[in-house]
Amino acid sequence: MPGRRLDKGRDGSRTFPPQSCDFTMLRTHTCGELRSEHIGQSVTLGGWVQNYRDHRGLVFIDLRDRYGLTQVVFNLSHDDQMQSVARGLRSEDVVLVEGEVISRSENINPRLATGEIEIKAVRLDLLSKSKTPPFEPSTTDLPNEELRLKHRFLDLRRAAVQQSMVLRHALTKATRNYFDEHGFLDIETPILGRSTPEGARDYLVPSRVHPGSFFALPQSPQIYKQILMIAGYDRYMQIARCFRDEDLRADRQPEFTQIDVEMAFVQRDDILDVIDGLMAHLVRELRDEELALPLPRLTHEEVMERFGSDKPDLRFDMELVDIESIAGACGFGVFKNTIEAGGRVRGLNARGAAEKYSRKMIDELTAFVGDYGAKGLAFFRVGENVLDSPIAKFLDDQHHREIIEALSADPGDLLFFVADTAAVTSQALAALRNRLGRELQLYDPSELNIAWVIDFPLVTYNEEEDRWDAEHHPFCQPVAEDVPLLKTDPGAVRAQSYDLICNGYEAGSGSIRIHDASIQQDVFDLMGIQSEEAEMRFGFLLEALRYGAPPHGGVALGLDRWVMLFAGHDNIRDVIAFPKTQKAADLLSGAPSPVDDRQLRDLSIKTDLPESS
RNA sequence: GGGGCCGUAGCUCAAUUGGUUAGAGUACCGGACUGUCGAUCCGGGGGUUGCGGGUUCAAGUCCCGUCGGCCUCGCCA
Repeated sequence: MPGRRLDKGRDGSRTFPPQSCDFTMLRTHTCGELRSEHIGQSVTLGGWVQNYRDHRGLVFIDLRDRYGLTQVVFNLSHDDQMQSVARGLRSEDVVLVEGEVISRSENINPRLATGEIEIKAVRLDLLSKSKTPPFEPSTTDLPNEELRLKHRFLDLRRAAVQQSMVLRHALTKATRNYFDEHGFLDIETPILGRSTPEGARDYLVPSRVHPGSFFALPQSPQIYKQILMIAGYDRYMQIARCFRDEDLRADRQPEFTQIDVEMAFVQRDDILDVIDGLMAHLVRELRDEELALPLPRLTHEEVMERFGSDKPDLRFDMELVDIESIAGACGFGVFKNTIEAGGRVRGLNARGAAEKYSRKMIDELTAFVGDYGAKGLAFFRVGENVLDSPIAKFLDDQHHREIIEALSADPGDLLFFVADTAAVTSQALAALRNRLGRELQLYDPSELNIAWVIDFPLVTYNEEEDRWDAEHHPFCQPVAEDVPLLKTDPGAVRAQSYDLICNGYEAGSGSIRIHDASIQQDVFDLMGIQSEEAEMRFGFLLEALRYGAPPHGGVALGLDRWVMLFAGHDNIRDVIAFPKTQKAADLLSGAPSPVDDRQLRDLSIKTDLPESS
C-alpha cells in the first residue's frame, strides 16, 4: 500500500490515506483530491463553506473538509434558483455540491493543492446552515484559548489541529504495529480500580452497591501489568488512559495517555533496546529520518552534575561547572561561606551573551532563579583575562583567570553562578540553562534529542515525614550490588530504573520490578510501610508474587507528550481533542458539574461545601 | 496553597499623566459588481470596558475583592 507516510499538501494540509471516498454515498470525492487529471468528470463534494466571494452573477466558494480545499463556482446564467442560494452561503454552512471539474486555465491558484481546477456547480444542497461562528477555522490570529475550548468543535476544524490529530493517530498506529510485530499482546486493564494511597491524588468513583466505598481511576496500570507478567503474558502493551488529580501544567492533564509496556524474563537493557527500536520506528514512520541507536544512556549522577536536571535538554551544551576550589578560596563572602557551610558554587557560560543581556535583563534572570530558591545570581562579563562585575572587586586577578579557565570563557561571554545547597544550584541553574538556551537560540527547535537517564536513586529522604520515599515507585528493583546498602546507606542505593527524555521533557519512565518477596519486604521496611499496611494496600500484588513471579520490568511513555514533541508544540492541550483547562474543567461540556440530589442519595453521599458556595 | 501575565464590539487589538461622544481591522446586515481566491467599492448596526466594591470633580486606566484563561513554584510514587 503506497503512501504510508504523511504527505504535506501544497496548501499546508496533510493528506492521509484513505484519500478516496470509500463507504460514502453522498460524495464522490474529497475536497483535497481533485487535480487536472479529473477535468471533465462529474463529481459531488461535501464540506463546509470556508469563504465566499460574491460577484452577483458569479459566486465563488472555498469548500473545505479535512482533506483540503476546493473552489466551487456558481454562474448566474446557469440557474437562478441555485444562484440565489449560493449568494446566501456563509462561513461554516454545510453543503453538497454537484458539478463538473473544469480547468482554471489562466486563473490557477498555486497556493492550493487543488488550485489547477474548480467545480462548475450544477446542483447545490444547503444541508445545514451555520450560525455566525465566533471565530473561523481559517483565522490566522487565534482567539483566546477559553473561546477555542468552549467552541472546540470549531477549533477542531482548524487545519493545524487536524494535523495534530492525524499525527496522533499515526503515532498510535505505528506504536501498535511495532509492538504487534514483536509479539506483544494488547490487554486492557480496569478503569475502576482500587485506591492506593501512595503517589498522586486519586480520582474517586463512589460505589452504589457498596455505600461508603469508592473505586479509584488508575494513575497507571502498574500493578495490573505486573500481575499479567506473573500470569505469564510475558509481552504486554496497552495504550492506557491514566488519571491523576494534581495541579496542571502545560505538559500535564488530569487524564492522559500512556504507552504502557511490560516484559518478563528480561533485564534492564532488554527494555531499553525494545524502546530504542520503538523510537527509531516512530522517527522513521513520522519524520522519515533514521535515529542513531542505541540511544545515549546517561546516569542520573552524571546528568545532575553536568546539567542540574534529571531531564536535561540535550540539544545544546552550556554545561554546569563547579568552582568549589576557587569559591572556597576567594574573597567573596557569599561564595566562601557557601562552601564552608557544605554548599556548592556552580555556574554556566552563556557564550557571546555579554552584550545581549543588560543589567535590567540580568535582574530579571535573578528574580527568575529566585523562583527555584536561589537567593542570588552572580554574573561576570568576560574581558581579556579579566571579569567585569559588581563583585569582581572581591576576587583577585588570579581568581579571575581561574574562573575564565574553569568555564573555558572567551571575551564577550557572560558567566552566571549560583551559590547554595546542591539541590538549589541544580534546580536554579537547570532552569536558567533552559531559558538561556531558548533565548539565545542555541538549538534547532525541530530537532528531537532523545536519551535515557538510568540509575536513579531508589529512594529519597522525606524531611517532613522523616522517612525514605520511593523515587519511582515501591516495586522498583535495586541494582544488585547495592542491595546490601539498603540497611546501611539507603540514599546510595541505585534503582534499576530509567527515564526516557526528549528536549527537556520526561517522556517515559520505567524500571525492573522486584519479583522477590523478601527484597520487596526490605524495601517496604525502608519506606516505613508496615507489613500489615503493605498487605492492605498492595496485598493482591504481594499475594500474586508468592505464586511464581518471573523477573520482569517495563516502561510507560507519555503518549500526549510524544505527540506534542513530534508536532513541535509546547503544550499537550494542542494534541488532545477535548482537553481540560488548568482548573481541570471541560469548557465544552461544562464538566465537572453538580448532580441531582437523587444521584447523591443513591450513592449515600452528602456534600459539605465551604460557606462561599 | 503561593507568584506572574491577561480579560475593552462576535473576534483580534488600540485608547497619552486619571479628562470630550471608548476607536481601528475583521466578522455581521443592506446595496453595487461575471474571474475572484485575505475579492473590491458604498452604506449601516453593534459596547454593563469580566463581575462587585472603593478612591476621585472625573476610572477602561488607580486600589481592594471576586470569577475565568494562560505560565509557573509547591504538588505530580
